[in-house]
Amino acid sequence: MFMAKDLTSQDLVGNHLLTTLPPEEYQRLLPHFEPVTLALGQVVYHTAQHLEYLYFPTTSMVSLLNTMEDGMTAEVGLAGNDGVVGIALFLGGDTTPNQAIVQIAGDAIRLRAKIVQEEFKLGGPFQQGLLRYTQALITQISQTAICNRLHSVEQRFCRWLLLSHDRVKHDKLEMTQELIATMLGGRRESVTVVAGRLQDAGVISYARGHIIILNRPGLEAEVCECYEVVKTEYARLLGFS
Amino acid sequence: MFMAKDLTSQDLVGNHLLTTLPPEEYQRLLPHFEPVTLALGQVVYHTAQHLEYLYFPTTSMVSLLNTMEDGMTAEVGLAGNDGVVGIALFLGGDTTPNQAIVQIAGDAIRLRAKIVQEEFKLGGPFQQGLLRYTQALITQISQTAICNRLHSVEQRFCRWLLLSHDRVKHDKLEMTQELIATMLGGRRESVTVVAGRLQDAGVISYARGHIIILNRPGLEAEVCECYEVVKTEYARLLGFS
DNA sequence: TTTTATCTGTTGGTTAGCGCACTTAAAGAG
DNA sequence: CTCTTTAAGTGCGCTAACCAACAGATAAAA
Repeated sequence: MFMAKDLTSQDLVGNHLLTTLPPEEYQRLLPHFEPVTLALGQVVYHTAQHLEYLYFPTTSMVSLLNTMEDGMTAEVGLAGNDGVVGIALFLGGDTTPNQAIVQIAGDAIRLRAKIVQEEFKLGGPFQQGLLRYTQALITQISQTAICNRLHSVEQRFCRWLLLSHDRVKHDKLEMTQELIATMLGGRRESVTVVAGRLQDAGVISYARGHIIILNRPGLEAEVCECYEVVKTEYARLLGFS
Repeated sequence: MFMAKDLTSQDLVGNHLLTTLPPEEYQRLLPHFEPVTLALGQVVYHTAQHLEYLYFPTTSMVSLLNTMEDGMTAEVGLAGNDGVVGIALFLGGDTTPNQAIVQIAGDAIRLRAKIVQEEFKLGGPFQQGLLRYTQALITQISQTAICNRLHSVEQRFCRWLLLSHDRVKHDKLEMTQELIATMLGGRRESVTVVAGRLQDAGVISYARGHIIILNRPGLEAEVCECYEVVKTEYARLLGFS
């Protein structure tokens, strides 16, 4: 399920929470880093599944998804190289009612639950980093809550595109409209409509699951303030943009 | 602004996070408990305000509210005697982009930031309790996000009533429709309509800011699954319902 | 009691997004 | 090079919720 990889220096510089660790903590954890490749659509953890690893995405991006009884879904948060997946591990809950699925295929580094919990208990920079990230994530989820209530599909789609674009280096996103709809908690047809509008405006282009961002300022002009609020708070809490 | 009170034994049994502390930690913190009374509508902390205290509501209830540039608001979470207000204090962020306002007047116990941080650093049951609560709150906010996206005003109103009812002992809520609308992130007129329907059905009665819950099972029949999901997770994480 | 402020009810017009059914078109498999 | 699968486009009726503008009605203040 998880493809093992050799550990190269490139892997290690990918995740901000790891790279901002002081040398001492970094060296202590280094032997426990397990580089893995995450495939598109892969479920990092299921609803109520006991967590075995904490994941630090480097080039991958992972969505936190809530699912209702009737199968309706919506994304509540999203983690890339700015964060981690599996915070329930150190918060003490061990499982969560949501699930995490890979949105953009790529690499990640993972740490065994036991290692995470031991290092966390020391109360040092590792703990501080994870807790500050937790607060950043809470901000993101909160803003998603209010955005879901107050803003249009188009605005939310733009926000989602910008969030994704921030977490990859290039302008191409592999993502079908169907999948975007499950993220936004809406219908595929609604996504078709707004994606068409953005394409007509020359902001993006897309075809059969391949989206290209042509004009990022155009997206920023359309998006609601929610994007900026979260971005600012991430920068404040985690010290990078 | 905050009315000081004498510390009675009754105050101390109010908040679950405090009462479930082992005797040792409880005794250590006891001298630092500051009972306060929170008035309806009082702002416990403003957007981006440096937090000085962590609040443990006993008979009061506090809403976490996000506000947009245009003044639109929506509640993302809610804390009563099952939780605390001001988690940014121990997560390390010190401030948050949202604000906390008193929804139901009542009492709380507060602890100075410094005391909280010192005890938190010890890594004992106090830290564990707060972190588990943090995860519970994340679940609540996440569920609010998806609920805002997928469910009707009526369902969200029922959920809000049940959440509030769970946190007070009686069946009366002091709450105007205007205020409820700001919580739900909708219009006052929409609240009027659904409140009218529930009153006609004999589930609640209300008049000028005084709501009485007449038939709780009736509410539970109308509410979406979000209510139960969060309640179950609170019970699992915090050990009470 | 009269006045004023607050809370609630109602109407009619408007729109975003849903649900469903169907078509078109490109990619991949054999 | 066909067949099948998957992705995307379209049209239409429908409903929840929006917006705006009032009209009671009750409570509090003068």
